[in-house]
Amino acid sequence: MKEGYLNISRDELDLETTLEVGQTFSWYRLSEGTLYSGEGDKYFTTSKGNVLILWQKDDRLFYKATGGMEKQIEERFHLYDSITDIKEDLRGKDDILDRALDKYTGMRLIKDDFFPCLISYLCSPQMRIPRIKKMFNGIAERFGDKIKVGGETFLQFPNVKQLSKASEEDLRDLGIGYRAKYIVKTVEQILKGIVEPKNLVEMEYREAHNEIKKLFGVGNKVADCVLLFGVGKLEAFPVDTWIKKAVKRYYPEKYDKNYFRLGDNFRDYFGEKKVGYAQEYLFHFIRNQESSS
DNA sequence: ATCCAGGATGTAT
DNA sequence: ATACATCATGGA
Repeated sequence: MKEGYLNISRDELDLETTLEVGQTFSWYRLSEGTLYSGEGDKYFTTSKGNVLILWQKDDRLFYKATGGMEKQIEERFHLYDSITDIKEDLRGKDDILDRALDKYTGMRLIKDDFFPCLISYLCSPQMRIPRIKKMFNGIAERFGDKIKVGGETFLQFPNVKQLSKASEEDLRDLGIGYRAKYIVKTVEQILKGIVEPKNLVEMEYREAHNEIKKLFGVGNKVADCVLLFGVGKLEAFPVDTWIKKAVKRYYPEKYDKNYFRLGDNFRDYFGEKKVGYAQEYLFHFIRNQESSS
């Protein structure tokens, strides 16, 4: 495994917050007391059979990687944008977002591999985040590969072809419930080339949104989550139950029953390239506030 | 026991 | 375009 580090301050990246807000299901915390204990929390993800391990110490982001995955660090955390600059632009618009921005530092948008991101959010309707993780991990264990590096074993989420071997019943046995049909049909559609994930990157946000919704089980909210966290469309503004609650309470004048009118209100308000970041800070803020009050 | 969860689909208006 | 019931599963 190749080892090294990047110079980056905590204000620019806080791994723990970024990876544990609930935006990604593709990153795992390495269990303490194993091979890597004693140097703070480490996280890993896998992609195409390769492993990327990250941890922070002072103003350094350390990595261990196979297959050149260290080259993906910038893209996977949008490091070519300054989060402190983005937050500075967002500051001063209203009290609620200011409080959210102040409360969490270094929280960034994640950019995961498209396919695992898509499947994780196909599991998400009417589910709580811990259960989405269980479902996602169940699929990875049952249909994915195990990567062995240095005596440690890492889970690789299955690719499209591997997951196409999963029947609806297989998935229901993993506790996926009625969402099993979403996964089976969506995997079929991708296998047939009905939606080309690669093409989404080049499309404008709204076009990509309509395109990805061709997939069975992908509605407005899931579309926005996958576009934001798995494609990198910063214009996406996923409206879930938490955001809806926050909007009704703190931004009643911006509320709209129509999904896109509501989203457009916030794209206009926060800015097209910053609305995704604002969503993530608001989401974390309202969810944390609700559970601790 | 009853309710509800990072919603989407199918159907009717 | 909008309103409604229905959809599995498990934790509170």
